Amino acid sequence: MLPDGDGFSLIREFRQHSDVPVLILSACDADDDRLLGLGLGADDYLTKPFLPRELILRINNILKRVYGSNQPALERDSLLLGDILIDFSSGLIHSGKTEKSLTAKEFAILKKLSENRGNIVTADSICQAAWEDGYYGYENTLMVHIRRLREKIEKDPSHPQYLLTVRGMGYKLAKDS
Amino acid sequence: MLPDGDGFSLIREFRQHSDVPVLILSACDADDDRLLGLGLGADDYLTKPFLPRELILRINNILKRVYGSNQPALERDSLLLGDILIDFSSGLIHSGKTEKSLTAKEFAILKKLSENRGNIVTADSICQAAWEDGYYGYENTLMVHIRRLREKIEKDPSHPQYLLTVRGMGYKLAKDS
DNA sequence: GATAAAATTAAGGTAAAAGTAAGGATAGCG
DNA sequence: CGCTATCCTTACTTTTACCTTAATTTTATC
Repeated sequence: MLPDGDGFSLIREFRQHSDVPVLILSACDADDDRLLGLGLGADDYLTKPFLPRELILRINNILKRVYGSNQPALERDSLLLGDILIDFSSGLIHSGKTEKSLTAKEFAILKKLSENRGNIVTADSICQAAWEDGYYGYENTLMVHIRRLREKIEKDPSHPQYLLTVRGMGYKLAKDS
Repeated sequence: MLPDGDGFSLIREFRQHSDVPVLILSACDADDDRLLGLGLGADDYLTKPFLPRELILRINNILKRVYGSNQPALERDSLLLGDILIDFSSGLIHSGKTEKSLTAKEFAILKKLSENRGNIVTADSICQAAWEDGYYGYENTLMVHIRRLREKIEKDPSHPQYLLTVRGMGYKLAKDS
């Protein structure tokens, strides 16, 4: 029903040259048409009326299959502080050309702060996140880890601009400026 | 509506371990069910009644996509570390003129790391990939295999430059430099 | 200026991983 | 059916990187 020919011959010809995925969106849901379309190598066949969301999902599924790499986005799992980038999936801190790595505790603490960036996080709740078991009596240890973190992410660890202390409450990660 | 649970949680769990294609054949064609199924990573969703021929066609299309000929199989299925090349399709390690081979467990472990190159992979998830059955209690064994792998792919196995340990978390394959 | 909170430092302890060797399983072959 | 070689697992000791402790100094707030 296209103005200059029918869709089926279009696909047939197209398929001879290309493997690019094809999804047919048709007004006819006659069984024969559907079978023909799929038989010619279309990846999917949807008939009107259809749910917009279903169309999106079907497209996504086809693309995932064709171009692979259905890896959960790693980009999102990172933290940008000024010109240094912390990548949690690799556990690395990139600043310019140099790379430092995070230890397990540093990782857990920074992750927790990162998840609540801009907000105060009490020492208690940081400990809770970093020490599964009885998270008390680690306040002092936490301080030492904070210091180490600052040495890794701050220009001047003694005058931090990102990992800030909130006296009497805990710490917080400065919101991006 | 399965005797021992619902199909959706089955798929959800299945998708965490496997990329094998899934086609849902359901009695319900409620829109919500269809969307949920596709959203969880099913490749297609057919409702009864359906034409047997359509089922066949849809299966064929999926299979073509997944296992089809448009795979640049070799490129994707190999790993280059410095000047040594690991070819997963043959299970061989080429370095210069010498060739070593990977054992089954070494293969599985290295594959898993290779698929997540640059990212930390927990010991648990490596075990999960290498030992289908109850993947607990293999941490020690895993270490021994890691050692063997290092002897095969590292210049100085005791000071690895590719297969790195992330203390307290797992291992990772260094990104190419 | 007093006081409590946090920073700083260095040393030591400790659990995680490395390393090694020997025993068991398994598959291939005669 | 047994033999052999290869691979996997277990068990144990050693090493090391990270974490913790503890004691002193600095800083912020009242």
